[in-house]
Amino acid sequence: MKEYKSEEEFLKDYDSSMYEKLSMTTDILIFSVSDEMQDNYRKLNKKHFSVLLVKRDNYPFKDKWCLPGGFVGIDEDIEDSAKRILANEANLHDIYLEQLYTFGSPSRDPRMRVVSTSYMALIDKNRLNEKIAKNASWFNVMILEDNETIDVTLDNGLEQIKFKIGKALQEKTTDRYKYDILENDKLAFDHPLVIASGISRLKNKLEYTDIVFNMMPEYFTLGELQQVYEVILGKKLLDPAFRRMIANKVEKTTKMKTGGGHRPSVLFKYKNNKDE
Amino acid sequence: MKEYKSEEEFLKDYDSSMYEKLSMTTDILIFSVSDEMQDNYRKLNKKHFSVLLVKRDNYPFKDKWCLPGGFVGIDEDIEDSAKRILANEANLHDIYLEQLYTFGSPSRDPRMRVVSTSYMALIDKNRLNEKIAKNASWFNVMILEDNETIDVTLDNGLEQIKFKIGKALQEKTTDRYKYDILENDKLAFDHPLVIASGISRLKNKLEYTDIVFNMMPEYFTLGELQQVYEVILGKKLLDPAFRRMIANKVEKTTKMKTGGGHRPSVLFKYKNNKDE
DNA sequence: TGAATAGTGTCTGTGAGACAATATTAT
DNA sequence: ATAATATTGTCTCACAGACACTATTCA
Repeated sequence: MKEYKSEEEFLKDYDSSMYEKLSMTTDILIFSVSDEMQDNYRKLNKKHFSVLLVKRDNYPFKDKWCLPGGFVGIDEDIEDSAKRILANEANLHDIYLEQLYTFGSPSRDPRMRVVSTSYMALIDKNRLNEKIAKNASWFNVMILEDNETIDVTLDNGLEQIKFKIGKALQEKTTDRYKYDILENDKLAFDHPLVIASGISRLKNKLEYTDIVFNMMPEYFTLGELQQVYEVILGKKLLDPAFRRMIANKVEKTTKMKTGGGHRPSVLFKYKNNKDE
Repeated sequence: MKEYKSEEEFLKDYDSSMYEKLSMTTDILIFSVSDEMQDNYRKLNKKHFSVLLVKRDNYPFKDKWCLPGGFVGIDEDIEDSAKRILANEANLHDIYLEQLYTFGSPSRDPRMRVVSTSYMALIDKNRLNEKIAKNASWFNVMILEDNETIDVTLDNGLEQIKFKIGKALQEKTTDRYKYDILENDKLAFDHPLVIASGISRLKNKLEYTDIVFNMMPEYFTLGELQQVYEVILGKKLLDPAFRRMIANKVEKTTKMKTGGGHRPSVLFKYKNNKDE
């Protein structure tokens, strides 16, 4: 092996083809909570937890659904690549984006070796109306979870996608699961795993961070905020407890939301306690 | 663009050189808590939070320290690659291993584009004695943290490594930080960031998981367990509160630890509540 | 008027923080 | 005897779960 005297000299000589290289992609879970009008004028809009999927129009996995994603450029930061995809596929800029997990099984793409880093993006319901790629669609997410499996149904009004994930506790710990795809026929790649782990992360983070406000418009009622928690966590919350829990994260405004056939509701906004 | 009739046909024809490929590595934070004998026979061993580093013996970053790591093979799962490195560099098998984060800035390696996925491994103090690679060494970790910066000092008895990380709160959230290397002269690559984010993850997980028992031998006293929490969290805990907190995670054995010039201590073991 | 949501009061039990007290050993 | 750690008791306060109650609107 040749002896180098300096880093510069070494780099000049360096042959980067020494190791076999691989391809890298990013996949993005774009989550939001959508409204559905009710026929009863008194009732609040029903909320759904939603995720954006894209229908693949070529191989591999032609005609299956997958997460928005794409290859990482050779000189592109992986997070920048996620941002580029958000802009291209969903016309979204400057939104909450968080890295989730890197999936690196050698067999996850039938074409060749592809490692994929998944990201989670959150938007508020008003941005559901952004112009998305023509083969993309928002799906409502329904989850049934017990100790061993997670059953997920995705529905965009035209088509239903169901998959089932098995959870196995890992050795030496009571809290880390190893996920396994048990049933899946309409989603490409290992995307059922990506979706399941993203939902799990979001649920957890709801409880100990302010992440939810990335899914809220600037002004919102506490009822709406509570609905968002409920639809993501998949359970009802008690009003007084909920209000106590978020009390120091929001501030009252002078605006009200009226017109609902019931008592009007005060509009709140997010209070960022960064400085305290 | 050619029309394909089936996935098989498409794959047979697929040219994987369409996108420029990159190299991928894994870096592993191996954490443990070590004992240091005290001169006073009555006193408990002092505990240190430790991380394993390797001295680089060639370019780039020759003579700097870095985390154990290496390239991911073209047909190798990334987690398997981490396990291979653990076996080669530290002779460790079957230990706790968790993916942390994927660092993908294009400039993080001066040779070429390298994306690196970091892992965290935990071992108990008895495994500190495993035969490690000859250029590897255990460093005690000391952390000073305030709202804006994290000061870390690593010490292996012969050499001190200091670095400083800046924390900037991200937009739209009160809990996610963007880390920045402010000072660093002895660590290679972006490894100060990897270490800081790993420590942060470990601290958080201590509080809401059973992860700590991966750093404990089979039998331990509650005092020792408390010391491990204290040295990682960097603060003293109150005995009764601590005992209440871990009460249902441990079970008493009939063994005792004696010989300490003070009241003997009951040895406990981890109680895995998986089935409940 | 009544259905529906908004918002508050308050009781109760749990559990963490804090401090004090007791127990047991090797030198 | 004493220094050091081990272990438990208990007081208080904060807070979450639970349920009840009041407030307000519009067809």
